[in-house]
Amino acid sequence: MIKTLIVEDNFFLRKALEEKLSFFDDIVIKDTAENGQEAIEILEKNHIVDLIFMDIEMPKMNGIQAAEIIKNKYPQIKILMITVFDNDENIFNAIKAGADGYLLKETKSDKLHEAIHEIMNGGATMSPSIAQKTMRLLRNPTAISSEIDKELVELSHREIEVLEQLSKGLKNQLIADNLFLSVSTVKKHIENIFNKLQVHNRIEAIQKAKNNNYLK
Amino acid sequence: MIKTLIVEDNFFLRKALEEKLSFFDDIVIKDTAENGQEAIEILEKNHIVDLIFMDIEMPKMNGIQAAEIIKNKYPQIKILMITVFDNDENIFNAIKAGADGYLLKETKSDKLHEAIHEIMNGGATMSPSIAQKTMRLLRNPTAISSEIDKELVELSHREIEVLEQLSKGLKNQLIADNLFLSVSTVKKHIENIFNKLQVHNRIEAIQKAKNNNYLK
DNA sequence: ATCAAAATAAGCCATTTGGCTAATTGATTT
DNA sequence: AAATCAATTAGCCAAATGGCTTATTTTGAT
Repeated sequence: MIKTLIVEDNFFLRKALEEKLSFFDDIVIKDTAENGQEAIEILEKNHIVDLIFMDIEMPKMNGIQAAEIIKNKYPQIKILMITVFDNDENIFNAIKAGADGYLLKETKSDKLHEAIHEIMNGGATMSPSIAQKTMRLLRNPTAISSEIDKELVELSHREIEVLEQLSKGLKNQLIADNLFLSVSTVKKHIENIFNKLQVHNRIEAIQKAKNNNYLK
Repeated sequence: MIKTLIVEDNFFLRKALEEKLSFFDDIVIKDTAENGQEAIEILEKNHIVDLIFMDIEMPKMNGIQAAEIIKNKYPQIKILMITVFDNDENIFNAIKAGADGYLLKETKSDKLHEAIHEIMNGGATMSPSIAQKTMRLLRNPTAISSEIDKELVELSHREIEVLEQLSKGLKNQLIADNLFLSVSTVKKHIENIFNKLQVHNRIEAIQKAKNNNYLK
């Protein structure tokens, strides 16, 4: 039994999806949300969900932002984007956000069912027009810019040096040795880095640093 | 009536494909070739072909090289890669060469038929496992030609799930919550992952996993 | 039906990390 | 000259991680 969550602001489209799913007795709709914000709130209460049907254009928080947050917090949950928007920007961002599939709203009931099972088995599914665009995106490394967090404070030169070492998986003692510092200093730099990047561990720091071009 | 050409060196696989296609009276096999070179020669004599079924591994000229040449000379001809090889290298190169679809040889007859029509209508088709890899490649374009450590043991499905959570910077307790495991089990999995990847901390594990395509 | 591998879990212990406060020094700016 | 900031170091403490052992249950394959 596959437990699902529908995230769709349009009443009629939501009902249409529910209708499509009603044919299949191996799929149960645990809950529905009208926007990304609401979806996340639902998951915070109870994240026993296998797969989420996610619209893109929604008030408060769109499906791509929501997908990103959900995939970060609950990576085991599969996300299937279901939308009318098939422009490059959305496709690329949805995939980057970690979506496991991307179907157009016009997708027929049986195709949808098939897609769900493919995804639950670790595959991915795309409507043919999406697949075509995805392949084109892969061919042309069109530097579609990733969102940079403008809130972030600048890192000092020393902090970046430490961050670099951090990103290699070195432990504090070795970083200290490499940079001729005491372990205390290294720890202090790392603490400051965490504060500036607003993270709480090394892995998150590395990720955020990469996204904001402090690193690599 | 869709005019097709089969390019496949293995006799039995070629026959199997012909067999699959024989069910459909809107598809006609104009000719068959045993390698890329031969396919090109055939097209030079008569290129009234709509779609080519292209194997990858073949003597003289492989399917990817052939696809590239054919797409340059006859851009209107659709190329559907049909192969057992689903490694990143092949997928990426086939797409770069201009393939319109990428199916595994195990693909069922009706799926194949569907794919052909999608492609003729300007779409693209990929087997779910291919789609999944394509999406991953799009997310992380740098992971294409990295040094793969052939010494490494395979990770189990569960281990990859844990690794995925690890890569998000989640701590053991949260991973346990997400996967409905005890913290002990999560720790055990992580320990096993470390042993298999021959690393000693999370960051090294993530790096090695990415380089070896266990991860995103 | 049996055997092997994978998944699950607990306990132990040393080390490491993350989060604080506090203090000193040198360089730059105002 | 005073203020500011980056860099440096120390100490404290709780939490988390890494490494090992042992044991039971599930599952997959032969």
